Amino acid sequence: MRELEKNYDPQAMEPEIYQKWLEGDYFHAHVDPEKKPFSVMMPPPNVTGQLHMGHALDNTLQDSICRFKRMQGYEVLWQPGTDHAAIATEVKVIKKLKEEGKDKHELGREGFLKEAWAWKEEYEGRILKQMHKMGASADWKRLRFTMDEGCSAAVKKVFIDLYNKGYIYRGSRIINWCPVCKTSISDAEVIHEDQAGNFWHIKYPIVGEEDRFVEIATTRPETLLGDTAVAVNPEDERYKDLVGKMLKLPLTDREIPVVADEYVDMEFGTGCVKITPAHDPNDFEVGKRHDLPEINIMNDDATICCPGSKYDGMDRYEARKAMVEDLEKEGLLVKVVPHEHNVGTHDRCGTTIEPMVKPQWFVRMDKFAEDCRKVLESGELRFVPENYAKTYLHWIDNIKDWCISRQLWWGHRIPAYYCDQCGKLVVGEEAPDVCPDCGCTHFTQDEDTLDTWFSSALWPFSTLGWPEHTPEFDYFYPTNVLVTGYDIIFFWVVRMVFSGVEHTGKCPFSTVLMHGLVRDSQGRKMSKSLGNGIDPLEVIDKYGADALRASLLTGNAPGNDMRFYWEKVESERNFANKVWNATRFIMMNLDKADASAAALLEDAGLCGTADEADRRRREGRKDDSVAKAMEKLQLTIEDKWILSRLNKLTETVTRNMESFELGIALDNVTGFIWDEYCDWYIEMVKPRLYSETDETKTAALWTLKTVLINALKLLHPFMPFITEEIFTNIQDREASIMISAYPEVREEWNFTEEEGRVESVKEAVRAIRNVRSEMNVPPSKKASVYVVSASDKVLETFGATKNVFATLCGAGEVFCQKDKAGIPDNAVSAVVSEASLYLPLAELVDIEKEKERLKKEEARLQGELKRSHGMLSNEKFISKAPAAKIQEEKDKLAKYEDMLRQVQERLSSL
RNA sequence: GGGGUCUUAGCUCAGCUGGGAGAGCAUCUGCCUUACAAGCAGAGGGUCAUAGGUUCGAGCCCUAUAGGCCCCACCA
Repeated sequence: MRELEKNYDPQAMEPEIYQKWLEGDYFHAHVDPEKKPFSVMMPPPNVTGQLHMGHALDNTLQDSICRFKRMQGYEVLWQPGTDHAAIATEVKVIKKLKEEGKDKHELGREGFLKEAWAWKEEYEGRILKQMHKMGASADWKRLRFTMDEGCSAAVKKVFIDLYNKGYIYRGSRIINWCPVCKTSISDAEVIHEDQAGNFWHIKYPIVGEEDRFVEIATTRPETLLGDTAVAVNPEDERYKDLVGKMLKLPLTDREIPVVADEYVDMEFGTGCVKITPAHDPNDFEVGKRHDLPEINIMNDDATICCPGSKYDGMDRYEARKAMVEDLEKEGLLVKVVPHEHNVGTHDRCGTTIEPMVKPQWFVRMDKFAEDCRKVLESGELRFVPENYAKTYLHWIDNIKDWCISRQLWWGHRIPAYYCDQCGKLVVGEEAPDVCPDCGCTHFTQDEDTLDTWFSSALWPFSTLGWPEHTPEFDYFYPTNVLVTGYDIIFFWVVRMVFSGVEHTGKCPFSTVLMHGLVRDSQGRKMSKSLGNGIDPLEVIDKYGADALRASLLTGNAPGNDMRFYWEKVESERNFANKVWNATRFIMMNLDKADASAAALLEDAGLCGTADEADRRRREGRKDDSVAKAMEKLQLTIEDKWILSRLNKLTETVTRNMESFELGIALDNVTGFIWDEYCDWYIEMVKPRLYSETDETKTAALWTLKTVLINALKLLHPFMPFITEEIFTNIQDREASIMISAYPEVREEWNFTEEEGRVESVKEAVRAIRNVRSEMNVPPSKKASVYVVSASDKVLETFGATKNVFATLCGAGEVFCQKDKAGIPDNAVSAVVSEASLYLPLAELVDIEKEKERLKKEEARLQGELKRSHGMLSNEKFISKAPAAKIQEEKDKLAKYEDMLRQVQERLSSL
């Protein structure tokens, strides 16, 4: 046994411990048919940067769950990996190249990809290091990357399958275009935000009718160049005669028709809408209905493309300004009205999206949306907390086809090939040798890559070797829990669900545990622009990974956002120190134990590895080592009390862990260790440990160690480092706490009777402490305490715990008796259930003050009695409330009546 | 416009199927007691947003109102 430093020093211990775990290969999951599998897929972090607090929370939740399950005897796979994050990475690499004076297009596809891979290697390395620092027990030997060989093969197969089944199609449709990233993006990647803008009212002259105009209102005047009609509502009396007539499109020499379409809201604006099919999703639909031409007026960088026009080549906003000026000159601008409207921006770069018509690849979503609904309704999938199921349903109710092609280089290239001669499209593993249509032998692969989420959607099975038939897939799939933030339900969760159902026939996980955002102390989102982000590594450097982890878990319910406070981390560090010092105390005393006790103490608290315990359970063998040890010990009331409390704790914590209430579970453990174990039990046990002759000393040491080790195990999933350090220090029989067996409720530790007795001692201790504090009795003053009770059982309890009681409340001698013999009249008193306590403090007592105190107590008890009487005299309560509830109330009434009698007796005698 | 969610102690938040309001931090008062001052003991502090309703009984269930937050959405 090593002697521990006075203060817990996480910085010194953590890296060493992590290294030990790696060397022990404890994180590696095996296919073991003898054991029950438990699998969790880590949401792969993007290789674009470093981890933030959100990752830290996500990671901690998963790690805690995995460690818990591993200790319960499951074969746990926590599958790690990283995501190529197509757009995000490509943008960053381009930026880096620019800084180095290089250009994406000059490098060419191959050269650029080489740079991107180098970037990936560097950042992936950083991310992994961070996760190691957090204590993540993921199976690093199975580390995957969304663009590695296996995942890429899965992507290719899925694309081809979906194409062959008709779920993937290529089409020219209106899509969201980012002029900065120069790629299409999916609807889910567009953020809608209200922006201040203008409504420009513009007159379109009617052809052939002098001085007659149609007035339209638009928020994007520059799109006028692409107008191919003006629409009015067919019911609109104002414009009925105009339908079918032609208008002269201002600033151009084109003429466009007036069409009638239901889409137009007569109440809004002027009731006339300019239709720009190529640059507005609604107009696109209207255009389809009326067979209008689509005129593309924009280049990929959002400059105007209108050859022959003076606006050609201008930026979209520059053109807007110029055109408004020109319209004004021509007298066609009616007015400009400030108008707040909704603008779509790209979630990655914030650029205003331009809707454009381009040939893209899409996934048909209607059938998959139904699949998503079915697994939820059948119970195959559930959300924790449940209300996120509504968010999920809401999304699938409003689903549209998914645009999956991206005009990027960093990503999975689409396995589609076009014949160089006739343009024939062939989808397949490789380019065909000969064109089936024209016999040409030259094919060119589609330039586009796939949306990053296309590959992440396959993550739960592509990482297990699918489409190959692997033992890992058979054993670990479908997975158990998916832990992720509510912000990516649409992006990721939904897509994994339908991909799993479609390709494997199973929902890829049975439970989705949602967590919220980690915000700053003022409740703001942590962001780079605000500069309010806190680096998890900084926190770890200051307070240790355990403290960070605990601070992220404690007091947080599933699905809720939380705020980050340094104070919270500090108090968790303090807790770690508390555990550390409790251990120090116990180890010091264990060292002093005599040789005869050594063997018993050696085994205290230990019951083998998780695997052994699991095997024992399956074979129906009971672990009787503890019962055998207990036979040799003289356990006292307080020993039995704490063992019984540990049993209750084990039950509660396990239940909370299983329902994913990690915050509550951690609170349970912390409360037990700090309050019940340290502040009560250790203090209770001190007189026995300090005594040379006490024959129950070994029992005390055994209980101290047993309870500590079990509590450490309950704490381990949350605070893995310190628990490991302590566990291996206090005993040298088991290699690591992380593979030890999780505590179980033990029949032989149920001591309900003793629990009750100790609770009454605690009540009395608190009462005495309270009185002493109120009466300003200095701690140095060791007054005697008289315990007066009519109950033999109570007297027996206090008799048996005299030393304990005296130590805890700073008493000199303790007398237990049935009457008030020998108690001075002016003694201070306190009434507890079934007993009165007296402190003779002659010279110190102020009778008036004492009376005042008792009056206060009297009033309190009278209040309780009034409430109790009220309930019990209520006929409806008596007739309708459950019998147990009524009895409970009756017992309380009797107890308070007795206490009130005692207080009043005391008052009258003063 | 649709949907969700929240409002509990000075602050941050727990409170599971309805049965005498909790924790941590902060504050105040004693203690450097031989594991720990990163600690110990004690105390103060809440009409559980408002108004109704259901119930023997509501922080919890229902309805409405006010305020906050979030998500979704094509009113030009």
